[in-house]
This record gives sequence, structure tokens and C-alpha cells, in this order.
Amino acid sequence: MSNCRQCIIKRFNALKTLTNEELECISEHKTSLIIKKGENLMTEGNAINGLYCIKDGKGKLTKLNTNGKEQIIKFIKGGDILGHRSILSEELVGLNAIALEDMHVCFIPKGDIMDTIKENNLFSLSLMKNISHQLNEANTSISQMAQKPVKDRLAETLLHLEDIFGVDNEGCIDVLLTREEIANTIGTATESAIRLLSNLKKDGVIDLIGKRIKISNKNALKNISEGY
Amino acid sequence: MSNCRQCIIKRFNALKTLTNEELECISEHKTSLIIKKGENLMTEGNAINGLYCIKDGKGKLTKLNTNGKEQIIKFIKGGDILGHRSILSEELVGLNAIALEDMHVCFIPKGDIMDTIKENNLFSLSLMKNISHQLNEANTSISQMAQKPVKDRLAETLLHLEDIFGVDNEGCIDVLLTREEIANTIGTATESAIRLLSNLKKDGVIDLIGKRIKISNKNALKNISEGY
DNA sequence: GAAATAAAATGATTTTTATCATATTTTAAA
DNA sequence: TTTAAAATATGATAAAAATCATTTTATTTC
Repeated sequence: MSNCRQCIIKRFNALKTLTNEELECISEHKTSLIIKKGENLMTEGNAINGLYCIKDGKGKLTKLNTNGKEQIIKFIKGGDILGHRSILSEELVGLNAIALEDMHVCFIPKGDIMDTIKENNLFSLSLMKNISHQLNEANTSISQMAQKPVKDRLAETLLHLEDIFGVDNEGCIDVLLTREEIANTIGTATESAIRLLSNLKKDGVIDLIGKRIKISNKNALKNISEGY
Repeated sequence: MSNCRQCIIKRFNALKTLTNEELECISEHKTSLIIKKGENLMTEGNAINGLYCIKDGKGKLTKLNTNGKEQIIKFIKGGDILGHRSILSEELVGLNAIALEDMHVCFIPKGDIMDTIKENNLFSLSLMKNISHQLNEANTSISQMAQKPVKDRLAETLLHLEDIFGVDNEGCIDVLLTREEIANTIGTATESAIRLLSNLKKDGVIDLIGKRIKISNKNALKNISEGY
């Protein structure tokens, strides 16, 4: 089992604030797991008894609607932490975390997290900062969902995906999503998402290389996302 | 100037965890202010240098869209605290806080808040709990905005408003909103909101008494909000 | 208390988006 | 490698929601 002190992924999250002593302690209690593509790491409505730190891999956070449709709330990748919201609010898990590709994840028991929150002020502050930032993003998202037309939201989402996942060696957004998943992110029907992607391609704003998407005119896409 | 130790509104928020000593200190530094109906307490994009505690009055948290339209993200009332998200994430204020009626508000400087976070673990935990809960609510909101039709969202919003503000002595939801504000909450055109309210009245689910709204069949409204 | 202004209500029409149907392409499985 | 299944694509149509126009009703303001 690897040691948390040596793990460099933690520099991207609140665990970077832990002392060597705290890291040793957590190392002893943590477990590592592999989540295969399509599998759930967390499930909506369940209790959670620890914090997950994603070492590697991409995933989606989703919510199942009353009509049975999936809504993608957020994308996750290596360096992200999960489960702290539920632990801190003492509520059940609110979202499903599903692997988009195989993920390596570490699990740290709740007790250790709570102990560290009590002992290490920098850790508390870092967690608060993380959640506060997420809340701000969520509020922006509410506004955009409520007021922007589907085309604008699609443009916004493509820019956002490139921001999070970067591009591969051909310049394509480096995450493989089905058209349905794109639709479930922007909140529209799959056919509508497909149609709008085709339009963006026709207008020379993006390229569709199989399932992969390449943003060929970022400025145009930005304008579209802002309603021009 | 009143003393925070005597103030009972704090039992509704994180300030309830403060020691008498901390309360004395904050009492000395706090300022009280009155925000008249329609005035801004916080403004999107501004820096903030403290935390607001609402003693009394109702308000809305809004976001201005690129198209100039207002989106209402959340309603606030006595007992709520504001500004902590921005302080904790070290980001600019993300939302406008606008009084729906005259509000009494206390302002506590950032320095005192940060000192207390460092000294009082219960306070930190309580703040985290508050923001974590808000994040969960926001995620639910994203999902509903993205996937529920306008009628369902209106039903949902009416139930939510009654939950937050309660009812007056005639059983009407105890907050006065314009039809435009209702539309800006559910993310639709004012005319659509008006039309759907009229339909709900025609169907005997709600009553419209002037500008006020009375839920006359809560179960029916719940069903509508869930798409039945 | 009358005039002016703003808000609410409703009809007609257009635009946007979803649904249904079907064809084509891609991926997975036998 | 062939077949089956799933995903993508596109057209036609229906439904939902926005916009524009106008009237009625409240609310301010002088």
C-alpha cells in the first residue's frame, strides 16, 4: 500500500495542508480501490462514512430525476475529493459518482477526517474554501440552466469540458462522453444535443472526429455561449 | 447598540456556537444597518469584508445574466447569514442580496470571523455544515431547472416559498413577490408564470388573492411538482 | 381623488425544444 | 467475421414556452 506522504495528487486538494504526522496516521487507515468504468463510487441517498480522494481517472456526478432521467451536475478527475459535503452537512449523499473510465481512488474513514478537522485549522479552511467555491459554481449553473437557451448551454459546456480535461494530441477535448451524456449535462433531449453539435460543426466552430469533439473556433463558441 | 449575547436570532445560525467572550468581542465590533425595500445589501462582483446576520426582514439572492435578466437563486429571511461563502472561498461576492421588505442586518468584520474560525471549532463546523447544505440544495436546483418543465418548477417553487416564509392569517404564502419575481425564480417569461398561476387557480390548486397566493390543495401541487 | 405609471392578465403568433420515426454508423458479442 | 445491439444522425411532427400585442387592474404620485 502506497504512503500518503509520497502521494503527489494531494497537492490539488485540501489534503495538502496535512502535517506529516497526520499523513502517516491517514496512510495507516486508508484503503485503495479501483472503480471500473460505469461503476458507482458513491450512490445518491446512501450514507457515507469517509472521504474519497481520486488519484486517477475521470468521472461524473449525477442526480436521478423523478422522471428517471439522469442529470450530470459536475465532472471529476484526479485530485478531486468526494464525500466531504455529505460528511460535513451530516446529510445523505446527494449525488451519484460514476466512473467515466477506470478510476484509482483512496478512501479515508470519517473518524480520521473529523479528527483532522478539529486539530488542523488549515485543513478546515481548505475544505471550506473548496465547498464555498463549488457553491458559487453551482449558483452560476442554476442561473444558466434557467435562462440560457440550449444552444448557449451546449457551447458553455464544451468550453467547460476543455477547461477541465484539456485536449489530446489531436486537439480534441480529452474526455469521451456519449451524446446522451452531453445532453444530460446541458439538460436537453439527446436528439437536440446531436442536432446542435451537427450545426456547430456545419458552422465551423467545432470538429467532430468520431465521438471526440475538437473546438476549432473558441472565440465563436464563447460568443455563442453568451448569446451572440 | 444591542448586545449579541442578548440577540436571540443567532440561534438560527452558526453564531449560536460562539462563547460569551467571543460574543462580547463581536458585539463591540459589529455595526447595525437598515436595508430599505429594493436596496442591495451585497452586490455581485464586489469584494466583501465581513459577514451579515439578518435580524429581520425578507430578501432575495439574485444573479444578473449576460442577457440582463435577473435570476433569483435563493430567498433569505431573519436568522440567515450572508457573505461567509465569499469570505471562505476568498472570491468576490457571487450574488446580489436585495431586500424584499425593510431588513435589519448586523455586520461583523471579516477579521473577527476569521479569528473565531481559528479559535472555535464548533463555529467552523457549523459554517461548513451551512455551506454544505446549501451546496446540496443548489445541486438539486440545477437538476430541476434542467429537466423539469415550467409548470412543475412553478409548483415546486410555491411549495418551497410556503416552507420558507409560512402563511399569513388568511393562509396565504407570507411573502409578497411580483409575478416577474416568481418568473425569475423558476426561470421563465413573466407571461408564462402568470398564465400557469391562472391555470393552477382554475384547477382549484391555488387561490390568488390580489398579489398573494394561497395553496389550497397541497397534495395536488406536490403531484404537479413531480410531473403528475 | 384624478392622472400617470406599473403590474397583471389574456389572446394570437412565433420560436424553441421534445418526441416519434427511421436510417446509418459504430461498437460489442457470439 | 458476422450478427446483434447500441449509439449517432436526420427528418417530420407535436408540444412547450417565448414573444408581441392589447386590455384590465392595481399602485403611485401629484
